[in-house]
Amino acid sequence: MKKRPSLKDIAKKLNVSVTTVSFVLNGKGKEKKISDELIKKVIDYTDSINYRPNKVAQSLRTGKTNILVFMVEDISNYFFSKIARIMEDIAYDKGYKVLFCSNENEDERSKELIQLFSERQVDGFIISPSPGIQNEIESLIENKIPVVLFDRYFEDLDVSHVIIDNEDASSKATKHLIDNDFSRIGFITIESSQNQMTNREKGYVDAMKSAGLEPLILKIPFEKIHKEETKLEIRKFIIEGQELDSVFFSTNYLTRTALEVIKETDQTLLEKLGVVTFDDNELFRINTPTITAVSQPLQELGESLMNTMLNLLNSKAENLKPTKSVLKASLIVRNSSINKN
Amino acid sequence: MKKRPSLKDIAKKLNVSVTTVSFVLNGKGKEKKISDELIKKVIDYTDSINYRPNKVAQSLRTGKTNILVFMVEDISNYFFSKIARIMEDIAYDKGYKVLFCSNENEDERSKELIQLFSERQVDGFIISPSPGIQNEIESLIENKIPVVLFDRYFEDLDVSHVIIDNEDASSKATKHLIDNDFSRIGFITIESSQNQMTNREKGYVDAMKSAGLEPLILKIPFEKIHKEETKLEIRKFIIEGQELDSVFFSTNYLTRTALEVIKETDQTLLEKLGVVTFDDNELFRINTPTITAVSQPLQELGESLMNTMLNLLNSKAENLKPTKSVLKASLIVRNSSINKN
DNA sequence: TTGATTAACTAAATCGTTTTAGTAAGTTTA
DNA sequence: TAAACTTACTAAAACGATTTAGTTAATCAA
Repeated sequence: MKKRPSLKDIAKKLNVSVTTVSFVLNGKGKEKKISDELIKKVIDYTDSINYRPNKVAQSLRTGKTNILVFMVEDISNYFFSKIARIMEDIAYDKGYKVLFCSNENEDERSKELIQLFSERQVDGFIISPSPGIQNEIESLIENKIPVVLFDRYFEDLDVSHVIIDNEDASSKATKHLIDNDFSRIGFITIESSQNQMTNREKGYVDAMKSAGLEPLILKIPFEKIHKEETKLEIRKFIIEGQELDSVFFSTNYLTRTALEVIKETDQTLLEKLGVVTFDDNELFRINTPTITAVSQPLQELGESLMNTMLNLLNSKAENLKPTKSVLKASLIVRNSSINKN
Repeated sequence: MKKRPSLKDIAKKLNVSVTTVSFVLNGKGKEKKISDELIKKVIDYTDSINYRPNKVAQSLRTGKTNILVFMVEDISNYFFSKIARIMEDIAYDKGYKVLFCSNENEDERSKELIQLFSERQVDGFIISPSPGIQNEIESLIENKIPVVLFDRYFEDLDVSHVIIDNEDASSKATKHLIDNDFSRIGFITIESSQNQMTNREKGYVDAMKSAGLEPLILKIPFEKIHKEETKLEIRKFIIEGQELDSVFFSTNYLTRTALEVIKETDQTLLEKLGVVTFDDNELFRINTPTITAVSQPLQELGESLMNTMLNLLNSKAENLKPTKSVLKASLIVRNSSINKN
């Protein structure tokens, strides 16, 4: 195992100084008045041995790693992983690498991850924050580390963010059900004070009230999502309790659980019950019935996130104002929200 | 913006040498005969300012980054992203971070990524290799960088890998259809010489032949997967051409496309057609009909991958033999493979 | 009492870059 | 023809850690 050649090795081999080699390799040959023949000599040699600088050393010296962190609730979630892919491509073109990680929406884990990546001197953070990490975000900002929040944000923190208009999306989805002559429209959501969720609830409640309808809400505590009792609760809410004619789900994984419950309980119910869910999934257009979904603009979200981040990175001007983008989601109407009664 | 304190800053503050601080922080205080009071003094102070060592500097000095790379075809694919999450957790406990990236099954991109991460001195690679990167893998091994291949491997390369028994899984799936009195069983796969795919085909063909049935195969070129003409081809194959009574899909995304085609063409066909697919998906048990799938043991795969990697990392012994794990997949039987005729 | 040990520290090299501040020649300029 | 520039390079500091090889003072053995 021959160790990888360093600048020093190259300099020695060519009988020039390390400085010269470094200048040439960084394209500063002309500017630093290195003669054309020497430039050629260096480049020819480094090409021939396929020299690659050690990024760790570069990072230590320059303080830049060209690494960005994308921290979300769960990277195996379709919504997040799709956006991750989109951002990865854009970042890649600009010479940045994006690292993905999952915080499970837990503060403890978020803090550990921020700590861990700060130690590694990453250049910027794109974060779907868990509820209680305002201090950590603030501290990053204080240290002039670029941060862009995503999907949700802190209302009393002046930080760049990219989100969708959840209230509007939710309102449209609810109105769509109302327009289709549903009236006992339930809303199943997770218990959360994070604004992406509270805004979705608000959109629903307001739409119901302004149509003179009674809001019917079931809130599942986050930590019980995958518990068996959640299924029972959902069943009770939809089937036994309120005589719902339709349900609007605030998030994808609740939809999955609920559809399963409904299927297990009463195969035919699905044909009658109106269903709209937040967040689209590739399999929703294959399902029977195909499922109406609020679709977030993944491409635009990814692009907006990365552009915001790149702007922050390129503006050494400390005084750059935070950019706040609010995109619109669209409703993809499929069969599940058509009233068959 | 006060810069983060370095060992030097701490040493100066405490009027001791950098060496002493470093020893204490690395838990070598006792061993290096640092007095208990000094140890306490250092620890108290570093705790009070919440000192965190600069990992970049540590990495440069030690040559270790504690970073592993998990490179797959597409990280937004359920199969890969689930395994990523499982590995992330295990790695995390051992002090490693896992970086995820997608190579799109393209050699060019794989090479770039390997290059890029090698420059960054990552400690190890877990790779679902694209077809033509044997040389790059070999070169990593030569440089004593731990590599574990995953999902597929190179038969003439003696490298650790973790895979499932694709032939066996495929054979069982085919036999299951045969046992359910299907006989015109089609196999839709992608055109590929990679062994995860050829083995799936082999399992199917052998099972068909030994049942005295004629193999009926449709191969889609990888680059055409998302093209419209692929839908046409699938439609022709299933519906117009061979009078199939069932189909076995070698991969999840083909299933999605096909189910869509079938749905568009003839709603009722789905009720009659037998369907089995490779790779499970959470929504398959919600679909109507629920879909029978070959389920790879995600948890075990993730664990096995990470354990193999950790073994390689911990054995400085150059002579460690590559570990080759072959896990069994299971068939999850649901409604789509029950013969209703 | 003196040479060897041990305890308790530290100076300086090192990892592989980048970059500042040179220097030694050659070329202009007045 | 000496002062002032240019050209074409290079020495060495710096980034922030780890680690080897010391040093000094105290303790011990004989």
